[in-house]
Amino acid sequence: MNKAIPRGEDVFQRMLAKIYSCELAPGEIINESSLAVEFGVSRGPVREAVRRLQGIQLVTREPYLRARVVTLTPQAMFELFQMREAIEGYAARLAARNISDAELEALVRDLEATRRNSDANLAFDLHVRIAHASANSRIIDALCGDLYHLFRMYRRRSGDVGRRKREAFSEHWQILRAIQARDEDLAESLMRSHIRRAAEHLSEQLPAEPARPADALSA
Amino acid sequence: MNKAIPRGEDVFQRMLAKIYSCELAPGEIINESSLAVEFGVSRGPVREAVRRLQGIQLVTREPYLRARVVTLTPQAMFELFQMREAIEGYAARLAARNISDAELEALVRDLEATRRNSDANLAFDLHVRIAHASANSRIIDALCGDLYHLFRMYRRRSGDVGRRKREAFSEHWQILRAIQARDEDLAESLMRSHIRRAAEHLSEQLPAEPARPADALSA
DNA sequence: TATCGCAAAACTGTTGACAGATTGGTCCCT
DNA sequence: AGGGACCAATCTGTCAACAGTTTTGCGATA
Repeated sequence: MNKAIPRGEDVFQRMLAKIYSCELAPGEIINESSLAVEFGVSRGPVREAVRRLQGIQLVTREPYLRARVVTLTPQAMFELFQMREAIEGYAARLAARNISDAELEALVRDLEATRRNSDANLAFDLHVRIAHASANSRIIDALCGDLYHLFRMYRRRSGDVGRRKREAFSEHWQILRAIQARDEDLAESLMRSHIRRAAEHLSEQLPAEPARPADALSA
Repeated sequence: MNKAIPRGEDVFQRMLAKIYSCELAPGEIINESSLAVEFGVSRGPVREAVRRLQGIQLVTREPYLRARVVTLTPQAMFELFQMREAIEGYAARLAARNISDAELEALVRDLEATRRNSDANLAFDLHVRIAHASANSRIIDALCGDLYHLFRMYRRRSGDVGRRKREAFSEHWQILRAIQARDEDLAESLMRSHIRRAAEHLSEQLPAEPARPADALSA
């Protein structure tokens, strides 16, 4: 049977965790050798993990030069949210078109449950659920893979508490109603507004950029 | 100075060419060893190239199992064009918002030139140009990187000649006029229609699916 | 003859050593 | 003292061999 858990995969996951926990801080240089000894493996799997991280835009790298964890510039954040606006907006449109009644019912029920035990994870789950409801595997991969990882990094920076959370809940609810009404235009429009507002909120939350001298802006 | 041309990079480019030319056909199994001897390098660079190909969705792979060139199912094509509709539509919107007058003028001039020496490459170049005009590096990377590679594979399948080419030219022109008028909604709407029509045309062109038994549909 | 199990083959994953490139420091010259 | 060239340290890129896993084919048995 498959008793196989390739080390490269394991190293990849552990490096992801290190990046999320800021143990590998943004802008920090990645040293293959030191990571290899830290993980107790050879440089090969580390190398492979770094390539995959590069693939999902979490590290930047140029030949024969050091690899760095991606830096969270305000510009990069802005562009990320524009990308989400484009894709998630369309995902909401497709969800309104394709979602099954049963799935929709489950979605409404779960969102209702969120209000009671206000759990931030459940709140975000709606975005993942809508992505899946789009029934487009390429969109699902983009939103739940690459963009999801990056989004988690940005999200960590903001407190995301209090007033904004209530607003977000209300906006989520409106989006769901539009999907229920099978109103594609409205669903897309509301999702775009929702993401745009989240971006505005985030950029207000971190106005003072973590004082980092202009490095690695070449991307 | 940089006299460096990493072999992994070279192998990556050569494998891309092989895939475009169908020398590595869709669904074909990728053997690291045989490719290594063919390219006259070790398995390391080949391995790296395959990982990068996997990253841009041109090959599928599972641990300890063979890697295959991605298969072009009608479903995958449909989803790819939906993705393009979402992103390129938004890129057109951003282009209408951000493009400079000088850049716009150059775009009009180049499109005009396309009509005379009807060159298909120039025709497609408009999509790339609009992507760049969006001034969002994430969108540019997505459209000119991952999606662009896949799109080239699908495009190869269709003759893309005659009537459709004239239609496409007319649609390109309309999009440009909308951008000129700084009408974001219209530009996005026209771009979406344009891509949808291209998808319809393509699915008409290859109605008889290249008879391939259901393999590697797990993705 | 069909089926099950085992063993060899083929392939992917991993390792440690070696080669090429870049960075940083030092030393000499002006 | 300032600047430029050389040299060592360090890191990435590459290679050939080894280990683990999956597949395949052969042979024994019912």
